[in-house]
Amino acid sequence: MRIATWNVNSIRTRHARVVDWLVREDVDVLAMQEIKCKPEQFPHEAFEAAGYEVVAHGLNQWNGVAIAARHPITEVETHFPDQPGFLKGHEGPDLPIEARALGATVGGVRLWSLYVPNGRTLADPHYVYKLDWLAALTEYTRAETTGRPEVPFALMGDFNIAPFDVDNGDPAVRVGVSTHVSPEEREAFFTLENAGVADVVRARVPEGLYTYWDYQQLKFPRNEGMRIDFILGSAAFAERVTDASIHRNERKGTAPSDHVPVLVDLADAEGDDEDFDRPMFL
DNA sequence: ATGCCTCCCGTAGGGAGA
Repeated sequence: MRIATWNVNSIRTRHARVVDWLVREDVDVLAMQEIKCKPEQFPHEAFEAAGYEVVAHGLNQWNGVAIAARHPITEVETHFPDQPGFLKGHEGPDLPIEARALGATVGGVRLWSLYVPNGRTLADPHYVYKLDWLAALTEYTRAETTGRPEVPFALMGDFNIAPFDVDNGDPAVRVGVSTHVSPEEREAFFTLENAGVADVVRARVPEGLYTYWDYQQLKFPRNEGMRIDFILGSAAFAERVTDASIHRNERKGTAPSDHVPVLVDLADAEGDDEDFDRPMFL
């Protein structure tokens, strides 16, 4: 099973390009972020014509997450437990929960499409929201990975954090000045990993290969990008990963997203190997 | 540098992205 994540930056603008990539790369499951539309606005037809079922969660023109799959999508959740809300200019415990998380089970794997809050600036309430959001995700991850460790579990998406210096190639993004690289954000990321998930891509792709390049200032031609999109898998997930790739070419050409897809290959579950479903003597 | 680029809503110009 081939599973990917991609911040598409508007699925209505990008659906042809996304579906082309899914078909070309023979992808079974795609977690999308920043679809920037409501479910009824999602271009379902383009995905269905290519054989994909889609579950989308979007409340307005901001954020929005979705999962497309060539297998049935079940046990859908539109937020994780205690996921914090946010409303600009407001504080308190009862703010609206944004469309930044979508959980689903596909092919026996528990997946989340996640769009971690940006943070905006180090002094912005959005930055506090980002850290709170990651803390709640950490507790949920701990509960899942310890509660049912046998179920392959993966957090996939745009984490808006460059965990290591090598993940930031943009000289305008600097520790002490910018979000995405602060010690607090990096600590939150590592604490999340310590709750029971590991980056299953890093050891399989070259360091310095980014997943995002700003549209401005020729950031892509200059290769001044950041690696901020990740697939974090539980032990049961990680042990089935056989390959991983970052599809840099999807930043090229006409009307690209500012992010590119990240893909992993998952071996079939033991006793569920597709090869063994075939007749042995033909 | 309140800049640059792109997308949203709505039809001008502001919010958001990172």
